[in-house]
Amino acid sequence: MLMKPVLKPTDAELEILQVIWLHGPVSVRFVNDELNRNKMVGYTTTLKLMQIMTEKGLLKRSEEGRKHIYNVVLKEKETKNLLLDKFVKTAFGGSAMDLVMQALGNHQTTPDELEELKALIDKIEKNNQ
Amino acid sequence: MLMKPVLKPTDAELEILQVIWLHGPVSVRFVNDELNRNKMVGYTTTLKLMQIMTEKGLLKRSEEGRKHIYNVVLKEKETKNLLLDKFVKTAFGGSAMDLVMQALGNHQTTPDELEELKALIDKIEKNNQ
DNA sequence: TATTTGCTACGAAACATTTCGTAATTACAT
DNA sequence: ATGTAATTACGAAATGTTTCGTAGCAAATA
Repeated sequence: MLMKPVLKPTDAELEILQVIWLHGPVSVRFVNDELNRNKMVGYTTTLKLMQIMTEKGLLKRSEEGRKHIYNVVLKEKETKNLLLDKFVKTAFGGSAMDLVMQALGNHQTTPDELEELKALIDKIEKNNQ
Repeated sequence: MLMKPVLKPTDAELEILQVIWLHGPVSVRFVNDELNRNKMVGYTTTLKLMQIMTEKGLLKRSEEGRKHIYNVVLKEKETKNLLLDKFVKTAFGGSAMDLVMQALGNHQTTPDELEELKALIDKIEKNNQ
């Protein structure tokens, strides 16, 4: 049965999504190895999570020989947009600009990044006119 | 026993924090009334949550007559910084700039806001030199 | 004083998330 | 063929979150 993708990956699910966004279609083994760079987590734990994510519609899978190969359903950008919207709502009372200002104020930024940002602002200003 | 404030308010806890940030020291009744503007939630639910938040060190309380009056422990800005850090880490792989760019690209911004933002960028550039 | 009202305390149910053990299956190597 | 290793399926325990019912108490009211 096809399910429509769910809006809210959990934290553990997000870690898995990051790996797949970065490395494309992957096996459970691969994801588990990647996760284990940072923390201990059992193979069957990762497997179970990826099965659940498939049920929820976050992942899709194909069979390649005996193994299952998983990929994401939503593109990285779409998912992050959903997460961002929700975060802006719950933590910043809906004001994206508040979030932007606070994020800029509290993290190191390189000159290159600032240039990129200014370019984006220019573009927005042009579109606004 | 004094506990050190916890890093991760849950969603329900965040809703309560928003109310208290906005309205200062408040009673459970007040918070519950505010929450009920948006959704049904029983009084004892709110009470229990605020008790748990006090145990966790998110809130502190004083007794005023028979009632308890609650206030936040961490200022709004500090808490949002912690949340922001965590969110950048879990959803944007640690890149605050990615988040900023995406937030800007996907939300309406007024000219005033853009001016404010440019001022902040100037300030950062001056400090970087 | 007796009753009602409003509050806190507390336990536990309902639900969601994360973790893992065990079994069954398939491929591979001996 | 037999045994070992790697895989999926599945149930369930462990943990975390949210909800609320009930009890007990104190204040206000009749």
